[in-house]
Amino acid sequence: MLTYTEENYIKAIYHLSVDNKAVRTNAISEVMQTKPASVSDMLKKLSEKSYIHYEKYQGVSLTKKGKTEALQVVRKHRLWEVFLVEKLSLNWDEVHEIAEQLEHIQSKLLIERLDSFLGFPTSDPHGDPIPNAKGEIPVLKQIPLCETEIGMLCKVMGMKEHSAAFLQYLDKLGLNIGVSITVVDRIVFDASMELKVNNKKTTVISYEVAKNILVSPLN
Amino acid sequence: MLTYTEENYIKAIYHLSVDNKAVRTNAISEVMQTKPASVSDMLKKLSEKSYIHYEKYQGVSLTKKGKTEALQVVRKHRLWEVFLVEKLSLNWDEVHEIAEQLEHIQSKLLIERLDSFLGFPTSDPHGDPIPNAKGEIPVLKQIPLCETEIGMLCKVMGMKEHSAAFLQYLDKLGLNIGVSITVVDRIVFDASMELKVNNKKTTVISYEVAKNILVSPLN
DNA sequence: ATTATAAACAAGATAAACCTAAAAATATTT
DNA sequence: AAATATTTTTAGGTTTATCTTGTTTATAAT
Repeated sequence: MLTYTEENYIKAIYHLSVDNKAVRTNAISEVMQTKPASVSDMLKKLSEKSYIHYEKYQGVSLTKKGKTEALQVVRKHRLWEVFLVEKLSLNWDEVHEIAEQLEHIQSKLLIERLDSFLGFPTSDPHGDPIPNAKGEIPVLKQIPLCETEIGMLCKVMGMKEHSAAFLQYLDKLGLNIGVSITVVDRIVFDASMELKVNNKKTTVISYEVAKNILVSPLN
Repeated sequence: MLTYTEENYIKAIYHLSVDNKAVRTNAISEVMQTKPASVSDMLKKLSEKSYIHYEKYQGVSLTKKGKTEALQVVRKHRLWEVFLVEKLSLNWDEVHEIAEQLEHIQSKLLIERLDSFLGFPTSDPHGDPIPNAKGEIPVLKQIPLCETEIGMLCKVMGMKEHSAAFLQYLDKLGLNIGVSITVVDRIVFDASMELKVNNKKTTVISYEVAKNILVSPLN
């Protein structure tokens, strides 16, 4: 069984493994806010427990076992974020820290039930995909709102920008996650967009804003 | 700030402080599954941080500060238990271990919102009172079902007995927490009781069973 | 007063996660 | 290719938290 910190290392390695390239020690040390020497220590430990492939000086990658672990932590993190935002009405910028703690709670049953309680969500409040119980990552057909066509009906899945100012602005417009949007018009002059939110309120947003809203086309 | 283990010690001391009597080192060591010498160590530490009153060889009691901490942990534990049972449909015998982990999550905001999400419950699935945010313990007017009068309307608050067999039996009868009960009749012969559950199904239960169901009279 | 029990102390073990400083391997520049 | 720079590892600690055994001291019971 992994310790709290080991889980965080594995998670960090997972997030740093973008394009199959081995993850460097320094990169990990930066994310984990420790010295590279400490990372080396931990890598040796994780390698002995066979969570990672480790060749000295060559960086590391997750083993199958390690990836499974990482995906479970990510899954838990994102499910809890959904819970915090959708059920407890916390703001997106408040949930990360709490989810960092909750992701380490050990109970398979708990997570199964939480998943079901939340309606088996496929993405978290930031628009990131939630791995399923088997560790499979759903392919989300999300696009930035600015890339939609006129007349399109879609659902808000998440945001690219997470600053408080941006989120508060969206809140004022009623552009929250799960809300449905119809693209009414596009103003050619400045590429701003006219939207119908939840089939009711009509709003205009700038191209810059539309670029940062992730939507999923409905049918 | 308290560590995970310190919180557990404080909680243990709280639970052992039944009648204002000082809690003895050996009692704590038994609950915490450690040697008395380890307890002495911890007591010294907790005393220095002024969470407990500690006179050598005289046992300990919580200071105001310590009691506040303990009550917060208890509050969190019980709120999470309500969540697990009522929202995630876990069984009572499955929730304790999970709540033992969840009670250590640090976030005031989270607990406030959880409390509100659950409708500010005053007791947990076992019938134990939930301290409020200020650490005040609500006085529950709970009585065993066997002490009710004919015609009384009441609500199931918790159980005294927590064995799987008992809980499964109650489940079959629909006698779950939150359910309303009308006392239809009492059979004098064996003191068994006839009940109407949720104003629908009528059931008969033995005196022994009624003794282990805690109810709160409605008006 | 003697004995038994309980608790405390002393000294140290263990484990997890760090650190600094120096050495070694790899990468980059000339 | 050699020299230099960068990255990573190793070696040898430190810190913190918690627990242990063995011994001594205090309190309680006979």
